[in-house]
Amino acid sequence: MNSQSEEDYLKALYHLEMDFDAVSTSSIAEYLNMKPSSVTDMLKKFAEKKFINYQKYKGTSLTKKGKLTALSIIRKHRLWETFLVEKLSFGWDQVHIIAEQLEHIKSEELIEKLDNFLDNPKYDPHGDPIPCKDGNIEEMNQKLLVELKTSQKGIITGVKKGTASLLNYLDKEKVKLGDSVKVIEILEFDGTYIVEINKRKLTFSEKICQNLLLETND
Amino acid sequence: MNSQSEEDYLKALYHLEMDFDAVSTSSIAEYLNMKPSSVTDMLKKFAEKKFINYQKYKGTSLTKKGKLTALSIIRKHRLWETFLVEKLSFGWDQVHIIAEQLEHIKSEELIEKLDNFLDNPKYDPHGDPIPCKDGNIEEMNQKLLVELKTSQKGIITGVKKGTASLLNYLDKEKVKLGDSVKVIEILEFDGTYIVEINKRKLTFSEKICQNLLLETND
DNA sequence: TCTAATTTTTAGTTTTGTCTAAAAAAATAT
DNA sequence: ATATTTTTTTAGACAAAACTAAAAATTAGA
Ligand SMILES: [Mn+2]
Ligand SMILES: [Mn+2]
Ligand SMILES: [Mn+2]
Ligand SMILES: [Mn+2]
Repeated sequence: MNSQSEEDYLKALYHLEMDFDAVSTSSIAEYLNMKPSSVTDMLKKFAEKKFINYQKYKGTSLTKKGKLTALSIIRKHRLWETFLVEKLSFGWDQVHIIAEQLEHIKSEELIEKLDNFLDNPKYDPHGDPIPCKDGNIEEMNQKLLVELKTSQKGIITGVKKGTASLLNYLDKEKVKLGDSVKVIEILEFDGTYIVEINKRKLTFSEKICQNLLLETND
Repeated sequence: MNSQSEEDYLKALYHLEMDFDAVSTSSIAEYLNMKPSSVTDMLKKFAEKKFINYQKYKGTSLTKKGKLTALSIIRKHRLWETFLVEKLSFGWDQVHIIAEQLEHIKSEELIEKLDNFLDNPKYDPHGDPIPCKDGNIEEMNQKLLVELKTSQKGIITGVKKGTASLLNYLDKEKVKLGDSVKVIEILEFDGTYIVEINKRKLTFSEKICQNLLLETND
């Protein structure tokens, strides 16, 4: 049985592996707000448990076993987030912290019943795909808003870093997943985007555009 | 913020205080499957935190603060149990172990929303009263089946020790909370009860009768 | 290429929560 | 009333998961 801490490390490894290819000790430490020396200790333990391929001073990568274990925790996290939003009417900006705890509850049956109760959702409240029981996960074909040029269109399908403050801001501006976006203008000076969403013109800073994920038809 | 372990100790103290008046170190140890020396350590910590009145070698009792903290965990436990039975269709014999974990999730808002989602239930699946937010809890007026004499009647409102094997057995015999019971005969030899429930005659061992709680009209 | 800076690992410490074994106190029995 | 048994506490050890400081390896710069 893996500890809470081990499970959080596994998720971190998985997420970091998505973005960068080889995962460094310091990147894990930064992600988890820990010191690199603590990470090294855990990496040794993970090597023992065959969760990672590890050689001193080289980076790490998850083994098949490690990846599957990580995906099962991510599955729980995203199902709980969905429960909190769909059934308990939490805002999408509130659920991550709570799911961070709920994901560690040990019970296969619980998660299968929860999945059922929620009608086997495909995506979590942030647009992220929910892995299925066997570890399969949809690869999404998304672009960042910042990659679009003037007059291009897309549909918002996710947020990259779902920080509460960003989610909150999107709520305030009534922007949600599924909304269509058209780029009206891109300011040369600071990369600000003027976009049209639901027939309203909105202004997004470059930083926001680096965090909005869209599905485009190209 | 109290640890998972501390929370389990507090609940143990609360439950033991219900049955016996002064709680001994060894009874806590037995209840939690720990060694008395470990309990002593925690009692010292609890004295520091003002959760208990503690004097070396004398027993312990919860302070107001300790009791309120215990009740808030019991509230969470019983609400989660209700959720698991009512919404996820778990059996009443399966939910205790899972709620033992869920009760430690930290979020005031979560538990209030859960309470709401469940329509503010008064009792958990085992018939135990759910404390309200402010720590108020209904005192139930119940008798054990073993206290009834021949021809007396009652309604099943709870189980004393809700061991899975007992709950399971009651399921098998189609006995549930709310059922009316009439004592037909008590065998002198071993204290076995012959009772009538839903027009069926059932035979309960003395041990079972020591665990069935009834509401009677006396 | 060789030195300097950065990253990673090692060594040793801390806290929490458990344990065993031994000492001390309290309860029980003769 | 005293001796024996039982309960409780103390003392010391251990594992997990974090830390700091120092050493070692790698990477980058001149
Ligand atoms: Mn977590
Ligand atoms: Mn999410
Ligand atoms: Mn618990
Ligand atoms: Mn219960």
